[in-house]
Amino acid sequence: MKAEKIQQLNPNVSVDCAVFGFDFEQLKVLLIEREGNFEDKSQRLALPGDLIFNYENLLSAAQRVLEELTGLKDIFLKQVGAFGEPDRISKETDKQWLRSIRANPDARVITIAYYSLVQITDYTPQANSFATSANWYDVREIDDLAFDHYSILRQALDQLRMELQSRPVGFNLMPPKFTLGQLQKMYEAILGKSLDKRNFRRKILKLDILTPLEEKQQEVSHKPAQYFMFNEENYNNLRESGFDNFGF
Amino acid sequence: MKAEKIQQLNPNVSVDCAVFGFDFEQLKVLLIEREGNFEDKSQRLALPGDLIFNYENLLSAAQRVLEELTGLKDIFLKQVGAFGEPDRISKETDKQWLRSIRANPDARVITIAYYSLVQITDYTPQANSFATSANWYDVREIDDLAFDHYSILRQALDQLRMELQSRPVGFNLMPPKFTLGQLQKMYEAILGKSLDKRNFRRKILKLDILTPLEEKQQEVSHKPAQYFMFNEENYNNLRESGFDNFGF
DNA sequence: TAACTTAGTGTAAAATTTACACTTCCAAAG
DNA sequence: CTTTGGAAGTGTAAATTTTACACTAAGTTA
Repeated sequence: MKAEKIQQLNPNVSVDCAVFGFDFEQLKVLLIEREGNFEDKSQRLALPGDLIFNYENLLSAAQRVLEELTGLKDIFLKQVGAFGEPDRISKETDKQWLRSIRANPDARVITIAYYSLVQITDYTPQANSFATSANWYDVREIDDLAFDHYSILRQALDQLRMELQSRPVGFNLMPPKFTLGQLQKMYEAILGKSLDKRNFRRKILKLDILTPLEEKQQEVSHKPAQYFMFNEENYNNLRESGFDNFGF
Repeated sequence: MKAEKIQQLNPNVSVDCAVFGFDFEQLKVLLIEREGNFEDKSQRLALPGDLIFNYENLLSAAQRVLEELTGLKDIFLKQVGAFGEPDRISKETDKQWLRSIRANPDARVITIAYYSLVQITDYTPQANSFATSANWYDVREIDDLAFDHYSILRQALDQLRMELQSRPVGFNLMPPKFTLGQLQKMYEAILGKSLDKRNFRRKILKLDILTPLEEKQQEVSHKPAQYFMFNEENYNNLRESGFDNFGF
């Protein structure tokens, strides 16, 4: 019976996380570095990820693995999808590295990718386990990664851009209070294009999902900007009424 | 080493397909029926799906399984995502059924779901393998399914609705030539709401992705409608220029 | 006090969306 | 052959949204 044969060789299942952060300038992604002989730096870098445990659900696994490797915990993660090409572990350096840490390094691995958005200042990555470093990298400067992680990263980014059009997910990247200029920069960083300041402000304010604070910026060498905070209640009302055009 | 223990109990990986079809009236989904003692009909019905082979990529597996169970081949499938709750096979009837066909019926199964759109008239489902029937069911009439397939179906439908806003995927559901009325009904069936005829026509025609044919409907007991065909070339040009508002 | 930097503001034109009702053409029924 | 039923097909005005565009204000630093 064919199921027998399948059973013998069940694939490993892993999770990988593309955690995006924003530093008011550029969109960043959290990557780990691994020990080993890699030709170029890009092959040393990977999305944090590892095998799941039995009886562990996928999302929990992603959260656990993310914490184990980078110290980031209690992060909201959203699934991007499954990546299961039989030859997705084809680079010789990746195979070598797996031999150094896995009991069954030649097993096929199907991975489920997740992405997340965090306020970069809220989290200081702490490398652990097989990660020798965990740091934020400018997304624009990444042109390859270990395994098929570059392709996963691109797809996560595509999904992030899509989501940003239909709900203001980007507020996860912002601190509790922020200026409209900072918010606009975040949209520009994610969408990869520049926006008109006046049009941006008109539209985001019209949505009525921002509460202006009395407070202003201090100690900036230019006109201080007003702070705003995200108004979750108004946002929920807006969504419940079916509105979904948050695009810029 | 923990990887050892994981290796012993690697999960099975399966694929499930939510194939949508349209009969000019309602949105349909292709379901299989299975042999067994099920309390109610809904538990007898399932999305076509089965375990993947080793070294088979996920998409090919989905296409193979879909053909094996329903006879539908060469179908374009798009991934919805992975469903991997440890208890996703919790219904007693599902467990019993698995015991009748699987070598390792108690193994955890993680499934990767795909969805597709087809012209219902192009395919006549032919049940095979463990499927005792394969038929089209009105999506609105489905309120539960075997395993977690109802939840998968809902998510596939959500994704279909999302996609329909940003590209005219729905043309896959239409025959080569169709009337604007039929097209509108398709949008209404997928989106689950009615649309204004004049506004629908204005917008879809303005996109310039439809080529009018000389031919008209025949033998209909009302004013015959003009036929149109999808203009793929114009559509590609439009997309290349960055346009993506195909929403209604 | 001059220079630099970002904040903050309004308007007009164009494009898109929305709401809305009647005539036309065909087949089927009588 | 006339009537009836049913979908096809068509235009306009109002409201809303999008787009393009440039100067003044308020701080810090040199």
